Amino acid sequence: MVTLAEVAQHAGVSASTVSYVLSGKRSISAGTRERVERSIRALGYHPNAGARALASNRSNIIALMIPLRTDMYVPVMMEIATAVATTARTHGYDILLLTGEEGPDAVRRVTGSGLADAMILMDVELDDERLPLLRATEQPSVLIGLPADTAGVTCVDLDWSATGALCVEHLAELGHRDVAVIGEAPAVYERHTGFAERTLDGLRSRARELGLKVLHRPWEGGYDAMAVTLSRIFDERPRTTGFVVQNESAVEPLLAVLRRQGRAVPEDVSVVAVCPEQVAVQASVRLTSVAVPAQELGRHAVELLVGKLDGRETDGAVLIAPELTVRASSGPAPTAP
Amino acid sequence: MVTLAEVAQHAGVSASTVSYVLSGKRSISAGTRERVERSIRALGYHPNAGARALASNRSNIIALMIPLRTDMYVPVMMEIATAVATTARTHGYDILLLTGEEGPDAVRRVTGSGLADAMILMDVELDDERLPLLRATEQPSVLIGLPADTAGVTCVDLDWSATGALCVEHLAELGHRDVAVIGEAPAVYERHTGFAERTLDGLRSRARELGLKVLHRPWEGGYDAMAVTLSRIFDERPRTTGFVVQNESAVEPLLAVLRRQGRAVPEDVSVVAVCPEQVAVQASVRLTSVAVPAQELGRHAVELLVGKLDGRETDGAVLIAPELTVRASSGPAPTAP
DNA sequence: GTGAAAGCGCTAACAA
DNA sequence: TTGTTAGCGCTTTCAC
Repeated sequence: MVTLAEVAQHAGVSASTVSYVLSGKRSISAGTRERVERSIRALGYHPNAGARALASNRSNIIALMIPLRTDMYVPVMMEIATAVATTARTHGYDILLLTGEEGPDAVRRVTGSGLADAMILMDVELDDERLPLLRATEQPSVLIGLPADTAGVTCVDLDWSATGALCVEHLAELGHRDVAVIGEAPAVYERHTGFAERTLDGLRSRARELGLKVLHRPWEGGYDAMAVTLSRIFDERPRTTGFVVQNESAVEPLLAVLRRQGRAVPEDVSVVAVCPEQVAVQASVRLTSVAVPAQELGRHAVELLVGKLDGRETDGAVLIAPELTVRASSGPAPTAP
Repeated sequence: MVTLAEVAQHAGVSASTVSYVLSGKRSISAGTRERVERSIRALGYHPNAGARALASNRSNIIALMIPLRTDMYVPVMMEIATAVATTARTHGYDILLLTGEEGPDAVRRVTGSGLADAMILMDVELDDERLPLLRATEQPSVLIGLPADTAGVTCVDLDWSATGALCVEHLAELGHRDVAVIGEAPAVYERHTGFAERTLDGLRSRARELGLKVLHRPWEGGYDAMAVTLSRIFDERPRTTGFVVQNESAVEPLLAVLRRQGRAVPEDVSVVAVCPEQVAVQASVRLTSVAVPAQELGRHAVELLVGKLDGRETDGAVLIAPELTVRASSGPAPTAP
């Protein structure tokens, strides 16, 4: 293993000079820098991470806590994770992967051991048990997701409330008056992850302003359940012509059942989805949708974190504005026969 | 920050004693151990990762390289990654997440800096450019996936060839004689990731033994493309009654088009899928399938790696035997009318 | 069974 | 612009 001392010797300079060439923390004459860099390449030198961490009190590692639960939104989580990893690399950081499993203990372990300089937490719950720890530690952190109380923490999230509003606005502009929302499984609402409620709230209040009627139904899974759900919706509100779906796995069942019932999309009913871009594009009808900006969330989280690590203060919540892409699943409301 | 020295002072012992209590590398009297452990808890001590890495030349970190490409098999990758992370934790290791992006450079960086003690590589190509580096370094590594040349490397993978064979055997037992394979996109075959070809090879040679006829068609995506593909298949082999699908995203299009054509599953045609369990269960028809044993692959990889780190020699390839689960999509071949 | 002390490879004062 | 040097917190020999 090549050490800094060996590089110094090879280049005929002192160890600190090599260190400063590497860090750029003081000016080095062109000649010296040149020689040192040559030696570094010649010997194939890589600074030892442990020694560096010990001496500088910085590991250049960011911990990323992702939920263990792999049953929901997996591709989105993955996209966020890779965006986090690549963005982190551009700032010289590596990513330590923590699964939710360890829970608050992982936070303690990482902050206590100096394994990572900072952390990013995904899958934040409204009343997340990791928050007190984060508030208590020096360690900078950024949440992807919005807890109920954002005091003393930095968050990034899609503006779910605006997302709900945007969906209903789109339907309103097309002349739809009766809207049904196919939501997540009841468990999601109970778990208080927040995003589902927020979407619904934003949607409902905008609908009220626009004079639309809204019916919300969670959905548990299964084609049969979807058939039942739809029947109930049309029984209760026969003039329903607009659907908002916030549940990736509900997309195909919904389209299939509508088709089976002889309701054409978008001629008879319009569907707006809140789902990953890929799902919207690959569905049997290309869906008008609001996508979760996974890349942007990941990138943003890292940049806020790097800002904090560099001493910039950035508490508070950053909400990303939703964007609705019109595709083939929404159109003008049918004129009453 | 609490240091080992502070713990030693608090407990009235020397630093080395505390260290040995922690590592268990020499016997400690019950009383001393007790006092030290009490002090550790009282002060909330966590060993400093950097110092430990520097002194012991071990970071207790395993690097995991996952593909950046998030367009395929994402949930499976994620499941492997979390299995790797949780298994690693049980052995005292953390996971450093590397995206494929950096390619071979990442390997150099990690091995050179001592950031990680070992690495796990996913998405291995037949002629992977990272292999020469792995063979050249001391650093233990395990591949998830099988390259063309497995000399000097350790691999874990599903036995894809046996998987293909298993699918066709199942159909043969049910009396099907003409089988069509809906495969991955052509790009997948061109990229030489191996698994697709291997599945096909296994399937074909078993089919030959059993006297079945096989038609293979890659599939690019889209419902229309599927309709075209199926028409061609039935034109060429009107008596096709068995389908093997190796492409998660082809599952619903296939089922939808079959339905539209009035072919009932499993009465008229049987479908066997090679796909994640979740897809098989949630499809509009519960699919008879062979699942990628993601958990097992991840767990296995870590255990092989830990074995190597502990000095056990374990080169070569470990192939996991496929398991076929019979569900609602396969049944006896229809008797000719 | 326990302690003293010498590094591990690097960073960052301090000095020139 | 460069060198000297004192640690960073831990592990591990060597000594008792």
